[in-house]
Amino acid sequence: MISTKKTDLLKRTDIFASLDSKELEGLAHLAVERRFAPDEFIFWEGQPAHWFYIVQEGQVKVSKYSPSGREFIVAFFTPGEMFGEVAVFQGKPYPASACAVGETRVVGIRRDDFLSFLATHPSVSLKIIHVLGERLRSAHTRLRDLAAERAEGRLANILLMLASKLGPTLPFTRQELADMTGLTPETTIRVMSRFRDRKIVRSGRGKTTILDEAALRRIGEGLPLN
Amino acid sequence: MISTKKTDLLKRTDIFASLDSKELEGLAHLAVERRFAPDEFIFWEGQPAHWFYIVQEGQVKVSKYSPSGREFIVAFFTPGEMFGEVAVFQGKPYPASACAVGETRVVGIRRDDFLSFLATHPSVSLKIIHVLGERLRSAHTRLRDLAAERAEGRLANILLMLASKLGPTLPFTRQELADMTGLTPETTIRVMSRFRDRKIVRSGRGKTTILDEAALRRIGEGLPLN
DNA sequence: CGCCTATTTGAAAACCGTCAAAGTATGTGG
DNA sequence: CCACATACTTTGACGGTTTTCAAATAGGCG
Repeated sequence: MISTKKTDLLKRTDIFASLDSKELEGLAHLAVERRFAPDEFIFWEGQPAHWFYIVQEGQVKVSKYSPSGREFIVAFFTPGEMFGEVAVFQGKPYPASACAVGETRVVGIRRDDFLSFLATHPSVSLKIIHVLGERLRSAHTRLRDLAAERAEGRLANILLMLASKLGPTLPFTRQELADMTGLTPETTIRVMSRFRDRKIVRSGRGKTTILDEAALRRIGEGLPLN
Repeated sequence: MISTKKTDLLKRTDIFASLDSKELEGLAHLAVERRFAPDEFIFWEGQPAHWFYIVQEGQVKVSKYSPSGREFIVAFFTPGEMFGEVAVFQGKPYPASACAVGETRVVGIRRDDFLSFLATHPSVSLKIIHVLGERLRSAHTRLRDLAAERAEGRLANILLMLASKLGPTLPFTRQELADMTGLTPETTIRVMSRFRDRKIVRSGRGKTTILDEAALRRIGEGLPLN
């Protein structure tokens, strides 16, 4: 075993989990570990995409910035998830920036290595299609949300989406919630305060706990805050 | 040749274009032609997804509806493009509804047939990854747009996106533009009127012609309507 | 010509963003 | 252990944008 830790990580990903240990070994040889300090960027939107990554430890935030400099958070990724893969497949620049949240380790795989690996492992392609499909579905749901719901509904839906992935206690600041919903921090705070007064959430500094998921679901469906 | 028309269509799609004529023949056997009248639905959000489709003639509008009944248009598809594929891969219900715009013909392929075809044609998987990646990229760009831009910017960006696909003359009503941007028809009309006064677009009933693409691009970047 | 639908316009109200200022947790260095 | 600096959070007032509601106009098709 040359790199137990790397094969262990690969084994925990959706797309590589079904490979046998020999194949995993081969991949692990191609994978390079990298560490990032909090708030350090892994890549920037517009850079040429030679690598794609898998989160090993910590969290990665993928965002797009508007010309005015405002941030919009596209997704958070946790250990075992890949990111930067869309650009790699297309040979185009990264469509968004990736930034480490807290101390973070990732493994990177070179575009060329990965494409040749794919050519000989068709089953992995199917897994990737599955993952991309899931992300597309989520993106479309969020699109409908941003287009149709107002502040309360948007926040409710983002909280639900995050909770379904991370559990009922969410490690985000108001600012980050604002950047995910396209609201300002002030509006986010006001809505969250209403939620708190209604005992729908409990909140502290950089942390939110969901108490009444059913209520959030009603609000997310466009029903009034009753 | 059993079905020249169907193989011709398949030949024009991104994902099947590189197959040889024997493979195309095989696929064409699996493909079923269907016709739809204007405003007839091909499938509804939530239905089990046994088929995916390719547009042969006409246009298909894919939308999601908010609980209040408001429509949000996720995408328009033109001949040669596929839709409904995400649900098929995942064995989950369709995540959106598809509706014929004008007299429309499509070909449908059964989920099971397609999955077994894929298993024996890995190169098609790669094409699909490519298409899904492109759609994901577009969805994320639109997300940032809805979150960060106001009415003028949103409309400008949607017009640009449509023009890059359909050319400078766009066959959409104000209502449809509103459903793509998440604005109300009234706001859409007011903004479009400003655009018309500035000679940025020319517009008629159910039709819009872009005159000054550069201006739209400036507005879409968040710059004022100068 | 008449109907249906798309477009247009107006006025009022709701919502959210902006700006400004103050309060409060967390961590750091002395 | 305390003082202080640094975020994050909170609150208020104001203004602008967009929605809402209502009504009128105009284009296309039978």
